[in-house]
Amino acid sequence: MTKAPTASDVARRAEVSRSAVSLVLGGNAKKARLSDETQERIRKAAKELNYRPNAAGRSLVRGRTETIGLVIRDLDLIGVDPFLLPLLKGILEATRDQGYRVLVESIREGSGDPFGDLMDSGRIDGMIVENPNYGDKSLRRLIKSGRPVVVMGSQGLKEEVSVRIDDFKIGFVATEHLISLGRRRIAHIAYAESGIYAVDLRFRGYVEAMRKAGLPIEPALVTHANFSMESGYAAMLDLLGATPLPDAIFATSDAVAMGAMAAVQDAGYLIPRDIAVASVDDISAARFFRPALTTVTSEPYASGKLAAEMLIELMSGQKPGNTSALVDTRLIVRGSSVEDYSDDLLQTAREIRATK
Amino acid sequence: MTKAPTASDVARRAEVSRSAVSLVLGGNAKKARLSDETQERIRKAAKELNYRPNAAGRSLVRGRTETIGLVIRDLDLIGVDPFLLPLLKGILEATRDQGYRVLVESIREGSGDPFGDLMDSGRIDGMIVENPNYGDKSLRRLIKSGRPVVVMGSQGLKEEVSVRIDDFKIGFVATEHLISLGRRRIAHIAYAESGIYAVDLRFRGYVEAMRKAGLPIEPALVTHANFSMESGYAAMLDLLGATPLPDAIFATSDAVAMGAMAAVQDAGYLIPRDIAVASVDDISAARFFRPALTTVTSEPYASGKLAAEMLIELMSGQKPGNTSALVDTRLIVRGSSVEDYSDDLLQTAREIRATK
DNA sequence: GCGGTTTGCTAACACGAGTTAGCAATGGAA
DNA sequence: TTCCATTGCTAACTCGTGTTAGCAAACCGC
Repeated sequence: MTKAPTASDVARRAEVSRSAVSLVLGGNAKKARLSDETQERIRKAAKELNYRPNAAGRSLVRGRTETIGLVIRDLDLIGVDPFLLPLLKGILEATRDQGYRVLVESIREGSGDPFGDLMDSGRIDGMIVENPNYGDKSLRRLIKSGRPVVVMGSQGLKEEVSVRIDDFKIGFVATEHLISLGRRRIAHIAYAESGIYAVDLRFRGYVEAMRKAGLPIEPALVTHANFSMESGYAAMLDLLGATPLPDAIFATSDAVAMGAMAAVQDAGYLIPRDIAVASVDDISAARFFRPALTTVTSEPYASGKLAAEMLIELMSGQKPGNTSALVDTRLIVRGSSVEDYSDDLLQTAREIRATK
Repeated sequence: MTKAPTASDVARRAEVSRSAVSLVLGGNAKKARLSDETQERIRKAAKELNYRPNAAGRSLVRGRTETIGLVIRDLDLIGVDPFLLPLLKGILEATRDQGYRVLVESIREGSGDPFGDLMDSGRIDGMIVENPNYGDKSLRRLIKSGRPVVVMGSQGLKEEVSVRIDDFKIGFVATEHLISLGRRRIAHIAYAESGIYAVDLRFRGYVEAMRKAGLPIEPALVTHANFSMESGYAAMLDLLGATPLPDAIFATSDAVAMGAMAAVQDAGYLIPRDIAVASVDDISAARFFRPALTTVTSEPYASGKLAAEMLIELMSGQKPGNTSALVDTRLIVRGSSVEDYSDDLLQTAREIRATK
């Protein structure tokens, strides 16, 4: 349990001052006119001692921590929604390439000023906030203060820097797809926690598509779930109690849709013949359910990566070119809505095998 | 973009020394005999300025960062295996309760001493390593140095502190279950990256169960995938080329099994009639696949929580009572192996609805 | 040999906090 | 009055780093 060596230890070993060590290892040896021979001696000593500059010391004097925070609304969301995986991967990849670390935080609700606390704790230089509640006081104050924050989703503030997907379009496209298949009684499973911008927009997209097609919004066909598959199953049980039955479901996430599909099948109905299903995210399991899930990608990997890149730009001082990026979305039609779909799965599998 | 206030700012405002501020806010006012009136003044000033102690300054003098590292072998794993979600949740919950933060890192392979670099960077006080490669030089050195490391899995070192599941038993139990159903030609889909302790043990469990039943291990029935569903699909295509066909599959993770099941179904075979499937993890989707997936839980949530608790104990200086915790596992039989299974899903769903 | 430049290095300060030793003032006892 | 104890507070050190001003020696030109 030896303590980590410091720059002083290196200095002692190389028989120079501690300043010299900082200068050489910081790449400013030339400016300070240190002789090649001395530089070599310092580098050698550092390597022998396995010296690694202490982040706290460095962060103190530099005023930067080289770490960003990823704030996730709810710990329960972390536990269950696979949508977070590619998001996290995108963020980790982009930050790692730039030498940043990622601190994952969940916000405890209703406690003072959690966003400010995290931002000014001196642990991070900036943060990415995943789909926060719309109108969160603590977050809004932070954004207005001009600190480096990238919102995934939106708070509707002119000061904010955000990565959004067109959630209205998502709701509209998914619903319109179901309508185009001749479905009339289209149910919607939204999130129980309202107040999340993305979720509300998807609902509005659904409403607009229905209205455009001249279809009524039936309150009995609009229900709620949280982000878990279990809650999707439960919500579907409610919908299966409606008469007449819905002939299609638009669920607000793949996880919820998977729960709902299981409920439909357990009740003895066929997908898509009796009930067609469409949802949002394209998590990896969506292709492997049978029938495979028709879904609108929310491009979590690309979004995460983009958010991290924008944040890094922001932290470097410059306002990014566009303060609001809109990630493209795309409807992926699969067997849960169209009977005779055929996937590119076989092709993908062949490619995988080829690279083995 | 106002700068965060420091203890000096608070001191100035309260018209006291900076020391007094540290003493009061650090809870040592009594020891230093500061008058109640002064204490009040300091607390008021701190609140008015919205003062938050800087983590770097504090960590420097205290020698602790109040942050732990979670090291995940591979970024690609993060992107796709839902098994990580409950694990992450367990770790976040346990650490948050104790005032710790979590830094998520992936290790870049083959680069010097990545574990040592992270540990001695001054960013973290200890780390949890998720299923590292067996025999990793950098990690083993770190463990032997006695620093606070909890391994999920094992490196087989006497110095290590680990949270393990009985992977041999997992492999054995899953395979034995398939055998008990009368299956004889049981295939195994392992991980392509060998060298991971857990993975190798599962394979040995499989071998032992087969041996005990007097069944041969056929090389053509042992194949590999990585952690993705895609690779499970591809691996299954290989197995479907075997003659005669396997009549059961033991896959090393649910994600891989899901890919494999899709391939089986796409080829026109019925699960479990033609081919039974069992795997490991019990990710949330396992219950919602149809047929639902027979699996041995690896209890990722409990494991993560336990690992975090052990690490915190370790960081506080004391050696934990047991340096090697074994998380219990359990076979969950569902429709992918037994035709007429019935789940408690309906009951669960009713409970969810009841709490709404 | 003197003034000026260049070379090679270090002392000293700063960052923001926690902690200890000890100063000054007051109070009480002898 | 003198001595000691207590009260209320702060100066000064520490942690590990980055950076700047500047010291001493060597070198150059005349």
